Order: sequence, then C-alpha cells, then structure tokens
Amino acid sequence: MESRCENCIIRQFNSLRAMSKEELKKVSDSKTTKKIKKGDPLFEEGDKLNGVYCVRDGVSKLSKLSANGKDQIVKLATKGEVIGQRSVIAEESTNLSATAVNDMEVCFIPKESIIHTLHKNPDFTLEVLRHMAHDLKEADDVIVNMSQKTVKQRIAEAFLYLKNNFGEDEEGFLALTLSREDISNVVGTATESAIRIISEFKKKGLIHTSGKRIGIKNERKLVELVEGF
Amino acid sequence: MESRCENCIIRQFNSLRAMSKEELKKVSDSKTTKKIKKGDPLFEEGDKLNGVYCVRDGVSKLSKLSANGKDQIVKLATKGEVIGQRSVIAEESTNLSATAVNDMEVCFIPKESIIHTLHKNPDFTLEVLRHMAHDLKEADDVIVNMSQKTVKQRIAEAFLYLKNNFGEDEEGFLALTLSREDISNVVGTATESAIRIISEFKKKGLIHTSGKRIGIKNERKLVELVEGF
DNA sequence: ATCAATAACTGATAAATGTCATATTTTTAG
DNA sequence: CTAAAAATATGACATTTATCAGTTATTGAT
Repeated sequence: MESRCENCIIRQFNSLRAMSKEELKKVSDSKTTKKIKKGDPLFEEGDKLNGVYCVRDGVSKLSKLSANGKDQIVKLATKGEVIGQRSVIAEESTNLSATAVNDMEVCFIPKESIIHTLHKNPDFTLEVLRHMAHDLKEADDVIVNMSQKTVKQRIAEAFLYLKNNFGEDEEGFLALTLSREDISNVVGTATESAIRIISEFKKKGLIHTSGKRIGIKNERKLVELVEGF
Repeated sequence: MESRCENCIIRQFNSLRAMSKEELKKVSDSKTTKKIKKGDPLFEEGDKLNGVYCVRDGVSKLSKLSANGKDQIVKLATKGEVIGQRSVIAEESTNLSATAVNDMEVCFIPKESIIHTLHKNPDFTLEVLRHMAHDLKEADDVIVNMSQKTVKQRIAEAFLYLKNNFGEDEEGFLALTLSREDISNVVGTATESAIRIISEFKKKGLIHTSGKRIGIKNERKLVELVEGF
C-alpha cells in the first residue's frame, strides 16, 4: 500500500505542502510506510531521530517521564501532523516519547530530505516555523491551564478538547477513547483523582459512560465549569 | 545613544546573526531604541504587534492572565533575546503580555524587515526556527514541572534557574530580584504559599534573604529537593 | 524625615488533591 | 468460554495548597 506523497491528501494539512515538486519526489522516494500497533512506541525520550513521522492514520501521544515516575502527555498528534520535527531541527535527541494510542499508519521521512529543503526552500522553512509557532502558543496555554485551573476544570476541558478535535461516534461517545490513566496523564493528576471526577461528572449528568468510553451529555455545563462556576 | 545593529554584540546571541549585511542595514535603519521603566508594559495580551523587540538590557516577564485573575509568567526574557517573534510569524495578535521586571533598553524592529527576510533568507528563517524549537522544548519541560512537581520543588527550581540564568551579585544574592508575587506567578501558586515556603527554606538554611532579595545558601540541598527527596 | 501605600509575612482554617488499600468490572490470552 | 490479568471504581485518610484575616516591614512620594 505504498503511495506517492505527491498524491497524498494528508500533506495538505502540514508543512509538506510548501515543498516543490522535485523536493516532494525526493521525500517520496526516501520515505517508508510503517504500521504501529496500539500501545507500541514510535520512539522513546532520549532517542536520536533519523527523521520525522507523518501521521496518515491513528493517534499518537507525546509524553515525557517525570521524576516521580509518571508520564505527562504533552500533545496528541493525529492525521496530518508531523512528529519529531523539533528534535530534527534542533539536532538534539528527542525530549518526548511518542506512543500509538490506537493502531497507526505513519510515513517515516529520513531527516536528510527535510534538512536539505530547510536550507534551500524558505517557503517550506517558514511553513514549518508557522506550525511550530502554533505549537508554542498551545504549549503556553497548557502551562497556564496546568497552573491555574483545578483538576476538575482540566478534565472538563480535556473532554471538550477530545470532542472538538476527534469528534464523536454514532452512539455519541468521544471518538478517541483514552484509558483513565491516559486521561490523568493528560491533565496531570493521579489516576484515582481522575476516576473520581469522572464518576462525579457522571452523577451530575455532564457525561455518560460505557466501559472506558465517555460521551458528553451536557456540553454547556462543562464549558461553564471550565470557565469557573 | 542610537547605534547600528551591525556593531551590536547582542545580535550574536539571537537569530539576527544569520542576516546578510544588507538585511541588517535595513533593520538598523528602521529600528528604534526605547527605554522601558521597571513595571511598565512592552505590550499587552491581545495587542497586534507591529514588530519585535530585541532586548539590549534588563529583563522582561512574559505572562498570560488566567480566568481566575492571576498572571502566569511563562518566560523571562533577557539580554539578547527577541520578544514577539511568535505572533509576528503567526500573524496573530499576541497571546502574552510583556512587562519590564527592571529598567530595560530594547530595540523595536518593525515587522516588515523581519518578514521580508523570512521569505528571502532561509538561513535566517532556519535560525529563528531553531530558537523556537528551543523555546518549545523548554515549554514542554515547564508543563511537566507544573503538573508533576510540588510547589516546594517548583520554587526550589525557580531559584536555581535564576542563579544559572542571571547569576549572583557581589553579596551573594540572586542578581535578578523578583517580588514574592512574581515568584508565585512563575511557579503558579498563591503568593502566601510562596512566601510560606520561602520562610521554610530560610529556616532550613537553604537560602538567606534581605528584604526582597534572596540568596542561595545550600545549592546541593535545593537540587536534591527538586529531584524529590 | 515622615507618613501613606504597598509588599512581605503569619496563623487559622477550608478545600483540593494524593496515597494506600481493596472491591468490582472489563479485557485479554489460551 | 473461562481464568487470569488489567483496568476501573470507591472508601478512608494524609498531605498539600488555597483562602481569609490580620500584623509587620519596606518603599516611595512629599
């Protein structure tokens, strides 16, 4: 199921769209497509990356291990996003681990073709820069949320985020199902605390659950909660 | 005291060093030098920036107001750093406020010369990209610290950070003096909590104080505390 | 130098969150 | 399908952190 980058729709959503025909050809010739099973790593914190990963399908969590042994999820990367750019550009080993949250299909693009284009094609470089500027802004927002909002607010926000970014299935559950542990690692709290708050939300009729799946029942109240009522 | 960017030492520390002679000339001709008094703003959250600020002297805090009315300081920018790049590049209004922590001298560079160079000089763009990649990594670290470390650990870390990045004066106090409120806004806690922990550190002989000035007395123990003992 | 304003500090208490222990449910492997 | 493993759930309690109320110290303007 090998296909050409030139024809890849995914590309429209990331910085590769700023590449020239020839550059894209080179990328396409050097790339390899990989399937990664749910729970398997794309790479681990500290690895030297020889390229970047372009997500064709599935979701990856980017996380960092803290001193107390807990993972903090910093970002969820989905279809169209490029993972690993930061460390390739900074020429450092990666500061984050990437793990498949569900079955994934990714293209691995060796760093040479990326770096070469970064030096030659300012449109591409600027496009990458714009994406990184966006990520930085989001990171700033996360910092503020982490330090100024309660766990309850952060969990409510996480559910809204999941709805807005990954949507819902036919039955009205969030399309991306995270384990309670992953949820707690996104909001930065103990798993038990997250579970407790989920139970509370359920009792109050803000959400409904079925197994590990969660559906939003009263979006408005969740929003109010996030804003601080 | 107007001087030319071409001769500015500060430039060596930021992305402007990747500019060509002519580009630098254009920047130098269009820039203006400003003095900003301690406590005064460079810009406020939501402002549209018409350029970037290059810090020649002094320190600026970059902060974001949270829903509960507290400021969260996201970064301290010092000599050599360029402020406001992110929003100029993303062509958005700024997500942060910048305020002078002490008397500052900055150069304001209109965005036109920056943007023009971003489109024409890939070396410059890549250099800016590298700086932003660095900022993003630091932001990731802050997220992990905020969510996984106790207030005590974060305060200890803040003192070590201040020592490593701004040094100490002749009397052994941290060269950059922040108010207790600013300290609490850096680590994301209530001012009273920060004060309490500072008192505790003092009692335990980790630091010494004189007015609002703080000096590190037992760096090793502070480091141990941060790592979690 | 003096006084008003601001910042730093302390105590008491409430609220939020983490930890540990254990029960229950769901998922997975064979 | 079933047993074992893993994940979810809940209770009791400890710890951390915030809030409110008030005092003391420092700073800045006249």
